[in-house]
Amino acid sequence: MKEIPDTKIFKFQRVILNWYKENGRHFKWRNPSASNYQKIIVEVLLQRTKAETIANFFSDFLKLYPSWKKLSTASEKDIQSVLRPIGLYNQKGSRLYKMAQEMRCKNGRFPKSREEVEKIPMMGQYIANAYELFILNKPAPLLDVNMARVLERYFGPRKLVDIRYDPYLKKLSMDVVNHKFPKKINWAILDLGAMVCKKKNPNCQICPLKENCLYFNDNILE
DNA sequence: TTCCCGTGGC
DNA sequence: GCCACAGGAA
Repeated sequence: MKEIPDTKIFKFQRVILNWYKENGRHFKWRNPSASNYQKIIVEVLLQRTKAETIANFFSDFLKLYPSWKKLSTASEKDIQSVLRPIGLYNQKGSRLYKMAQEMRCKNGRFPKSREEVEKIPMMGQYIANAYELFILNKPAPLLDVNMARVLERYFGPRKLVDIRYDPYLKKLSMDVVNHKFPKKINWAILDLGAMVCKKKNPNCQICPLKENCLYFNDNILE
């Protein structure tokens, strides 16, 4: 596997942060005043669901369930029916229910390490990374289909089918977000992936990264 | 690998 | 109408 030079990573970080400053999206759960509870449960809501869909729904959800304590007193069925408008509601409902029950046992406190978090039911690799990034303030990649697509188009494709187990993507995404402002880098990549570097009809013409992007440069030669 | 699922962009 | 979407478990 060919090693990606640091200079290419640095340039990617510089350009995408600059783009993010002017074009980034604003969501409530990105606000510094959002509670740890909000930062974690929103990741469940967001699974396989467009961020804009959750943006329209988030306030309603918080009114009903503003805290782990409140959520842990709700029944699984109630949570599921509240989640109906966003899709995948049976699954997300039971996930949140199980997480809330677990958090009730822990008196609402998260464990200190990433390994412990990953043992909590319904918290997989992605949420463990989000936990490191948002709660522990450590660099960690929000490696989803969005980020995978952006990184693969720019730096080159992965080997494995499954994003989550691909060692190349795991290392690359970690290297890219390992920066003074890891949260901004993560959000910048997700936003670019949703707004410009879309799966279908990517708008390469307005993309700030096209100059050094493998996908763009391969396509204009044809 | 497959399933979960309603919504919104096209 | 079709397809894609801040994943995780079985």
